[in-house]
Amino acid sequence: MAETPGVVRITDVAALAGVSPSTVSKALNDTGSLRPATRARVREAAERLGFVPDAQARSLSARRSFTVGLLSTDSAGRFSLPVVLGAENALVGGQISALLATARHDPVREQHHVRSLVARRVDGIIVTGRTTDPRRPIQVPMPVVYAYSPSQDPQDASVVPDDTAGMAAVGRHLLSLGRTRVAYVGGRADQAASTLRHAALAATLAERGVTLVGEPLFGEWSERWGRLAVDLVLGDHSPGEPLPVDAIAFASDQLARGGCDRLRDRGVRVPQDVAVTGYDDWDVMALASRPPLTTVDPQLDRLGQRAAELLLAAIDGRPAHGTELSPPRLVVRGSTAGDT
Amino acid sequence: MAETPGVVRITDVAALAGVSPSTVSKALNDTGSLRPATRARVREAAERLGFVPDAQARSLSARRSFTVGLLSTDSAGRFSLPVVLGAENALVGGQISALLATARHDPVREQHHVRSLVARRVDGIIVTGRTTDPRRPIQVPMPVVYAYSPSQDPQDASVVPDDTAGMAAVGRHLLSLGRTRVAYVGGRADQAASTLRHAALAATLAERGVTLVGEPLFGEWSERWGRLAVDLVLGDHSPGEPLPVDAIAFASDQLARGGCDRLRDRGVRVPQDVAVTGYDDWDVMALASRPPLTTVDPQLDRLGQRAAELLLAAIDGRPAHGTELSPPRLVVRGSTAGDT
DNA sequence: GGAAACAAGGAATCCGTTTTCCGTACCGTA
DNA sequence: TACGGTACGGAAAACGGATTCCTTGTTTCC
Repeated sequence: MAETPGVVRITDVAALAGVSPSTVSKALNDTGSLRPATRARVREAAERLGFVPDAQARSLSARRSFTVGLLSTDSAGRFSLPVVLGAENALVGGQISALLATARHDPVREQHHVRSLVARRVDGIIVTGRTTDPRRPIQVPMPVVYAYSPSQDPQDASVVPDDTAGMAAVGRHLLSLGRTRVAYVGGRADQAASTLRHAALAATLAERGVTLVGEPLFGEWSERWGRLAVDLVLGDHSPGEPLPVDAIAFASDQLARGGCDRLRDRGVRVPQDVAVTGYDDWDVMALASRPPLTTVDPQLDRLGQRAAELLLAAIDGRPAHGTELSPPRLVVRGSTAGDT
Repeated sequence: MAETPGVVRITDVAALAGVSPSTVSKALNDTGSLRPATRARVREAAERLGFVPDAQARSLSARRSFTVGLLSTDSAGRFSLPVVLGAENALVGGQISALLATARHDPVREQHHVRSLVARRVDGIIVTGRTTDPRRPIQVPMPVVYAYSPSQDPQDASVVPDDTAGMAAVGRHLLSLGRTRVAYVGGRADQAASTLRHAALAATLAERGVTLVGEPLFGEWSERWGRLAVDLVLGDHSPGEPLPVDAIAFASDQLARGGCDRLRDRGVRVPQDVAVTGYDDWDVMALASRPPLTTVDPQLDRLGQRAAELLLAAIDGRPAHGTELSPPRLVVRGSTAGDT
């Protein structure tokens, strides 16, 4: 109904309610001592005018900007985007606005953004990146929380996805299906996401005395490599012969989708002959794959939310230290379950 | 080298340079009349201390916040994200910061965000959405530019992708390859992206006296529907028989990828037997498809950039009116070209 | 009837940059 | 040497609206 006119100031509300500006402030902030009737009258006047206190003026008094920076090293890509959104979502609840700053892997741009955020006197900064590999910390005079990409300084507050738990869940799931001849296909060999997931899978299987089939295969994060890796795993296997594996765990949904495609090309049934798992729960891959992928949802929005919580606590004088693990969630679908 | 210390104020720079704060201001802003030597001395002092003028104080004087809001109706998804990033990128050049506000299709959240942006006295707002269908305008006392989703009010400034030009390019491309029996597969029938692209393709072919094969097929924006649509186009065709079409234009890369998969399943060669085109140039679809897709890149980052330019001009007192079309770009790949 | 609690207003406060004046020093000319 | 003009730099006032003391009425309870 009432639309936001030009600009409504506290004096306008005061005039309408027939009180002074200071009374309006007390009424709207639940401070001071006022008659309930007055409070209500002011509230109604503010509502009617669509009054929203000027953030600049407020931060003048509060000595805070009620703003945090979201610094994305990445161009807010597939991984940092959910984190950023989760964080923004959590901040809105705390009446805090989010300044977006994307650096696109350029240190100069990043430095520029950092300066800009400092100039804006943000109350804190959330730093996100493209990979789970540790990154160089930033130097600023306000609290910082690192999300997804942890800081190299273990004293800094970081939140990272618990890949170990995620891949362990995959391992247990495969064992529960009776699969014991499992191969692992990773992405780039120099990235934590590849190596950590491999280690977690190997360790989980080892608890039941099961060892991975062959060496872990590392390559790149593409469907293409997923297809190639399947060829490497199957070797010169031809239809009818016994298969060297009964499950393949891929380190990403993209790899797994490529893998499924190749398995189907070669006449291997998924999941009857070989169970397949992915990682990331990236819908356009996991759901479009034939069959749909059993995978791990790293719940990056929750991770971003958690980072925001830690940042708000730090701004509030209760800083956290060290790296926190954000829990993933196993999602079972047709590539292991049999039913669609 | 020099790291940002606690907080550097203009007085600190003044003290180090041995001048007054006002002189520092003049030196750094190239105003007033100062000896070049003084200017240089101040500049060096500011550099050494890593001085960045407090944005709040600056906006106090300038009566501007040097901030714009990026309001995304969508949760900054696949389409609005590139727009947002393009806009943010362009704003950085203009020394302007971007406040991120995502509404996730919730009118209440959107209203909340709009109020918050008004309270922050942003200099302007860029509104983006999930589809190219017109949306209800927002009521705020500052300039607004609509990007991707235009405003329902034709007087508002909007920038939308030129789907007509994009699909026309596809049509000309197919004709240039000698394909004349073309079918069209769209997404949801109630969305402009489906209908507009169909109309553009039909019109372009009609210029050369070519009509589309069969009725346009509408369904949903999924690979699954792409596969189904191919079955509908081919009917009960079996290998060896003449094909009813020599090209299929899909309204998205996702549809086209599903289509390619089904064509291959059914033994139809792409592009020799049937040429396939997509739309969006979404790398994970267009490049992962076998063969890679000829498609249209709507250049959404440029669209966002353009929206930012229009907004900056409007803030500067030169408002634009009406809907501007942002040009797409045809990307030719293996699904029509023959070579990979 | 007096003291304490309560209500509401007036005016100072918050902040650091920008900008408007104004004073000084220096130069060239008379 | 005196004077006017100009170049340079400084002092102090804006800039802006919400918040918060502190003060002054006003009620209420004993």
